[in-house]
Amino acid sequence: MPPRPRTTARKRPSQKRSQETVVAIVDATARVLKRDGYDHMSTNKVALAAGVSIGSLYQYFPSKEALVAALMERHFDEIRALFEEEAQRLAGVPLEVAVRAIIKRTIEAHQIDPILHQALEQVPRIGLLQKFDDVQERGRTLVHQYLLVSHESLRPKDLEIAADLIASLIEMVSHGAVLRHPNRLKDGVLVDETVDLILRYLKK
Amino acid sequence: MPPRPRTTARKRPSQKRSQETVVAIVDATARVLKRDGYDHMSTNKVALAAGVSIGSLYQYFPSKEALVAALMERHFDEIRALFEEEAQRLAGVPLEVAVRAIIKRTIEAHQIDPILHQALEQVPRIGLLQKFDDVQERGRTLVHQYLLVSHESLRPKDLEIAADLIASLIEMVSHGAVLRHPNRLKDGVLVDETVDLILRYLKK
Amino acid sequence: MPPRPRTTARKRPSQKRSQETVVAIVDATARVLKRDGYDHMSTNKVALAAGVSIGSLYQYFPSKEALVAALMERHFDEIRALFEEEAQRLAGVPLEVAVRAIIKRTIEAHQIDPILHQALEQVPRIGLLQKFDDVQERGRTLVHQYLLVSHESLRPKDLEIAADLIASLIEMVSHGAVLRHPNRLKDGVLVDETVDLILRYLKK
Amino acid sequence: MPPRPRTTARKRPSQKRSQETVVAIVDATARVLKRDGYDHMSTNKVALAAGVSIGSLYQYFPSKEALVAALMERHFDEIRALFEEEAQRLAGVPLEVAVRAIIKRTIEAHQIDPILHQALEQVPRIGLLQKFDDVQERGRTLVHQYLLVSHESLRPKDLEIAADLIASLIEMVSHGAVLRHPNRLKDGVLVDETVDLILRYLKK
DNA sequence: AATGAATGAGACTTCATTCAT
DNA sequence: AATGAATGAAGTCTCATTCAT
Repeated sequence: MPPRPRTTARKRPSQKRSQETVVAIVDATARVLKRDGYDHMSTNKVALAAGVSIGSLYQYFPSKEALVAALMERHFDEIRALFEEEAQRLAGVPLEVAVRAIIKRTIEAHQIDPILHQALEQVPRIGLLQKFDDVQERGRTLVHQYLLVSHESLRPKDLEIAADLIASLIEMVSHGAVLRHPNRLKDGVLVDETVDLILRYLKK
Repeated sequence: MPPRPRTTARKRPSQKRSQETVVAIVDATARVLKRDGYDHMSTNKVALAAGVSIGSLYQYFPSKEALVAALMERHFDEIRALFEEEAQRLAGVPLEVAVRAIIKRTIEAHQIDPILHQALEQVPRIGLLQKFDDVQERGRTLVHQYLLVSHESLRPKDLEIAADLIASLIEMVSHGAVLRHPNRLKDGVLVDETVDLILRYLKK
Repeated sequence: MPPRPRTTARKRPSQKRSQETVVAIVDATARVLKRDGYDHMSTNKVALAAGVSIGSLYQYFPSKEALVAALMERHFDEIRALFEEEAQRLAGVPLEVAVRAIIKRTIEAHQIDPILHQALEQVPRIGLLQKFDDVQERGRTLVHQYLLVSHESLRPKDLEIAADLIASLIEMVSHGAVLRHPNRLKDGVLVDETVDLILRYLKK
Repeated sequence: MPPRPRTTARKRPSQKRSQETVVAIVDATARVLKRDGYDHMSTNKVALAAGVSIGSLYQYFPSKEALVAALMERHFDEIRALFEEEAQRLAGVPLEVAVRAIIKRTIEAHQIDPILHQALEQVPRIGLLQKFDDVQERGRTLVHQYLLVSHESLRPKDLEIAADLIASLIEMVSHGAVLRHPNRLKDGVLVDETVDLILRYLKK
């Protein structure tokens, strides 16, 4: 079996032109990944889609995996930004408001690029894509921290489990809503129901 | 691009020896898929692992996809069996009992072969593997039907949304428990919490 | 730096057809190597020259190096055979006869395929081609052993150095004669001179 | 196939800085060639090792071959210098002294940079590297000329063959000694033996 | 003069699939 | 039915070389 190829970036592009090239390549990676799926995506197709020679692609990305890793990085950075920003504002906010905010943010995160999100889910979980699970792990942690602050007013005793439950639920609802039932987001019913579900569970 | 290869089985093996060969091949598919992931799995490796020549493999399975399709079929048949059997027994049973039963079954389903389950999740969603989503869809339907029967005693009005919420939640909890926190299944805390969560949501 | 590729054969061909394929590939390797030199030789050119698909080539030879290694093996086996056979006959034979015999054999060895021999000399000395040096080492050993037997009647004291000197000389004379001055082999002058040179040096 | 690239230097660097650059590049060529061998040596690696941009490298050397050609030139110029200088002194000198001097010079030549010497031996013999054979040819000529002067006192009749024999022998002994048996050069035994061998052959 | 980004031919290699035996 | 040799499209990746800045 061949050794796992390098996955980290090969070169810090310093000039402006090359930074544009890198962006073009990552953009193209997203397009091809969404269109063809991970295993029908090839470095040649990506180079072609990026309007760049295959050589240039390999100047910056040493492997197919590296391409997807960079794309994931970028995508999840956007998502993370959404949450970290929100996390600041949540301190001291009443439970219902906080829960509703988190749900909205999660849905927004899924709406950034739902098709891409789905495509990334099917990337083999090796080396690079711990990232996918990392983001969810981070979500669970944030929820856990929030719950810990208010633990006196909450019913569940094991807040780690509770946080897992809630974070997973929100993730799944958002995912399903954006991909399968976008219309359920028109009115606020789905969100209301989810808030309701969570509050009933948490409140004494 | 070559035409999409056939995906359905090539011939119904009639004799006993043939059936053993087929089983050996599907078993080998599972082993290789779990070890290497879909896109590092090759038909030659599978044939080797099955102790069968590549020619014989193609006698029974017309393509790589067909191998995985057969494996999925088999795995999900086991899971489906678990549920359909349970579904019989659930009619007229009190809500709490039913919810608890479904959760247990879902966990059992994930325990059949968690690694395989995870590997199958990452198979590209083309042609063959709608199956994966099919099973979850089927779960949602069963829950929906169950809820419809008792709709008078339930609080949520939109039972389709409620069913989605609940089915998704159970799936996710089971998945996470089996793969990430097997110890949480030792005592019944996680199950209890989940039952609690669902009942608080459903009950008037 | 990438890991050194495999160099040993990939598969023992069992059927007759495949053995022919292997021979055809090694033959083609010789032709291409002689024509283009090691670094302009490519696996594709070899496959083409062998009238075989590139896939078949890789079924039996995992790398360019492996091709050349197999070719060397075959070439040097012929040479070795020549010598080992002669070595038998040399025991107890008078010095002059022995020296003359070894020279003739060495020349014959170079005449098997002088162009190939020269091409092989320029193959990078890594992994596989220790073989080249091995053959010469073996030659030195044979000479050394022969000299040891007659050490009483010989003038030089350090017979290891003497053997080195003689073996190297014979190798170089043969090489130069075959490649640069084939006409010097017509009459026996060159051989006579070389025998003379060696005997004067060895005799008391 | 692309047309054979230029092999001669692209411009005569006139300023001091330029000349330093050229030297740095040739030095780097030597280091990389010794480390990686000709076909794993790349122009980019050389530029990197020289601390120069690839563009600058091509300003002075039009091709990979040109790099190695320049290196060969420099290496063999050193060697040639050694001999031409000695050749002056040899006129009228007694045979034994001359032979011993030539052997010593040859060994010195091999000691300049034995690893480089070996690496250069394996450079493909095309276009540029007749040089390698040229140097040896030059050695044979020098020996031949020397022998012609003293032909009356020498036993062999065909002095061209004799010169070939002797020059080849010296080359091979020196090569082997430096690369395989450096310790044999500590005391003078090997040199003495070689001188002995040659004189016995030449003297009436 | 120098830089280093860009190019693309072509090298190496795999693997799903076919087919002669 | 089985075997496994053979195929070749397609993929990954390198590197000598050019060219815009």
